[in-house]
Amino acid sequence: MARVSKQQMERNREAIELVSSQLFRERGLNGVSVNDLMAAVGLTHGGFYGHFASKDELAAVASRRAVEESTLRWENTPGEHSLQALVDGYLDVKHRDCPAEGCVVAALASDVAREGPDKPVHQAYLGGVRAMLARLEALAPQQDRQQALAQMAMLVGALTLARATRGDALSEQFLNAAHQALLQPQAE
Amino acid sequence: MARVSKQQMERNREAIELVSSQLFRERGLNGVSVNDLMAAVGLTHGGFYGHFASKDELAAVASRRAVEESTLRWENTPGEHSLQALVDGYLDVKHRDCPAEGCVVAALASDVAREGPDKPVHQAYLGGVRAMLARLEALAPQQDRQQALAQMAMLVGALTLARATRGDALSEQFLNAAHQALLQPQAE
DNA sequence: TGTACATCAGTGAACGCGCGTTCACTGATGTAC
DNA sequence: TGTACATCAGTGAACGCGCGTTCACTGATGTAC
Repeated sequence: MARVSKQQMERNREAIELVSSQLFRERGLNGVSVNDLMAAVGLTHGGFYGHFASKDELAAVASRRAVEESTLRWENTPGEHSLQALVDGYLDVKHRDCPAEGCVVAALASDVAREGPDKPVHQAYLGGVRAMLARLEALAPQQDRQQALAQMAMLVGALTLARATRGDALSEQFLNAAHQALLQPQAE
Repeated sequence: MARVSKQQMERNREAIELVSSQLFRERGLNGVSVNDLMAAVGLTHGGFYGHFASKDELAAVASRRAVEESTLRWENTPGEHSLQALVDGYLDVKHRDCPAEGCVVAALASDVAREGPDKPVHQAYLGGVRAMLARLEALAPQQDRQQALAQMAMLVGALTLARATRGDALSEQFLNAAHQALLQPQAE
């Protein structure tokens, strides 16, 4: 195999972005090599640099893509625009077990915190945080930003802790307790 | 330099554990090499395996140590056993900026989630989660476990998000919003 | 429409580098007399 | 207490390996006539 058509090249680039956006969420930015990514798409590593300037650039592109996908999915399900639906989906065992298709904000938080502030992934990540926050804010009574920030912290924290304690009873307990606290804040 | 006294050897081992417990929290389990650790202590990498069977084993020992330190610090400040004091310290800018001396549960959550379930660091991490949860539970009215789980999720989530968004105004906003939500849950 | 040729997407060997781990060696420590 | 010697903590070269990135090459694509 050597040169491919422009259409095929575009399809290859799409595939690299798609698989990266999933593998980065699943294994972290440093848990996937360029070789892994290209192999997952059925190509060899050398061709990578015909598509992207560096792995860092791809990390930013793939993160932006994950945010866009999430936004599209949200906008395409207007019937489920309620705090209940959002929290149900976010704190579900399925979401805990499938980070590859899940929230990029939760998946990459530590990686982004440890990367240098100059790395291109930072801007993409911030965009994801703002998008998630905007959804919560729109759903809050009087669009209470303070409440949205706190709700987001609890969502991300519960998911992160549930993933880190998977296999122990605590894992589901974090999901359930946060679920209850978010949906019945005034319960006695 | 070659053989050292038994006392010195014990001091060296202590130093490796101490510096590891800090560097692992700061840079993650895969962000620090055996060479980094030994150099930080003033030794060369080869001697490492006279103290520990593997880097994985050290990760577990260092995590356990971080939990123990935190427990000792907590028990030595009985005057500050209030939810207010705990939350004040946890959601402080200082804690956000110094993960090396901070909460190991927040620092290593992603690393532990991505490591295989057989890795020895898992048990140590679970111990940290249980210790932090126990503190919150003891402080909650009627020792409400559900509330402690939800509070812990919000603490860890806010700190994680604040670290990932450092440099942006959102960072302090996460800390402040979670702080307020945890200490004034019934506020209008 | 058919042919000749320039372009360039993808290949795979190679680069320098750092990783976790091993091991022959050194020389101060600790011990037996 | 002093001497002779065995022990063994730490050294540093070396192991195989995988990383991100580069580059000469290939041969199908795309184009000019």
